[in-house]
Amino acid sequence: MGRSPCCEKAHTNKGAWTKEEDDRLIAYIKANGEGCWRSLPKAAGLLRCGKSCRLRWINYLRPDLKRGNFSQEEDDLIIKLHSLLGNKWSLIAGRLPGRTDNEIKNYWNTHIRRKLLQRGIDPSTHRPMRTRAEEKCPDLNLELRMSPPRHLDARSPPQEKCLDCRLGSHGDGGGKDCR
DNA sequence: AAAGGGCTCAACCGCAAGGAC
DNA sequence: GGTCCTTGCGGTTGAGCCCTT
Repeated sequence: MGRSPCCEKAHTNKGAWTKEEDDRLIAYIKANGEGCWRSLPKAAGLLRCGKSCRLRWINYLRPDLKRGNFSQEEDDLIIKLHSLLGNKWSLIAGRLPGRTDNEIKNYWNTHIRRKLLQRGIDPSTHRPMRTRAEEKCPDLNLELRMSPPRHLDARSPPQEKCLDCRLGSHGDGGGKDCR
């Protein structure tokens, strides 16, 4: 049988949102707040599925969105966060007030990724890319451990700092550990 | 001015997580 | 504990814009 569709597709609009749809969604959320996305379209008189409404609100209509170009600081922070978190766009977005995961994901794929490649840095590993010679003769001395060697080496204590510590972004100014 | 190729970004899709029953 | 339902996330797509020829 498979999954039931998230909405009655035959009766929903798809594609770009109209001004009227935006207005309806904004008016409804202002009056009732963000709530049950599944029932929202019907209640708001929209021929959209709940997912689509949620996405439109979060990525485009929310009043606290910043929009516009990314600053150099935001740029650097995204790179830093991506090196720590990987493609966890929602977590990265959580650290950038007024930015959405979709926006950051797009910005990464269109701008930052290319910038890193131009600098010879692999965007997925954040390490210098291998040369052609290295590509041809891969290092066979592979590291086969599946997880980082935690607590095995008493000389190098495990990394248990919180993300703010690792980023050096604690608001208290001194780069203090919060452990 | 027109064509076409590249780029951007809003929106969609499928899946997984988590809560309710 | 199992199933269903809803939400949230990440990857991908495609329409429209921009730039180059």
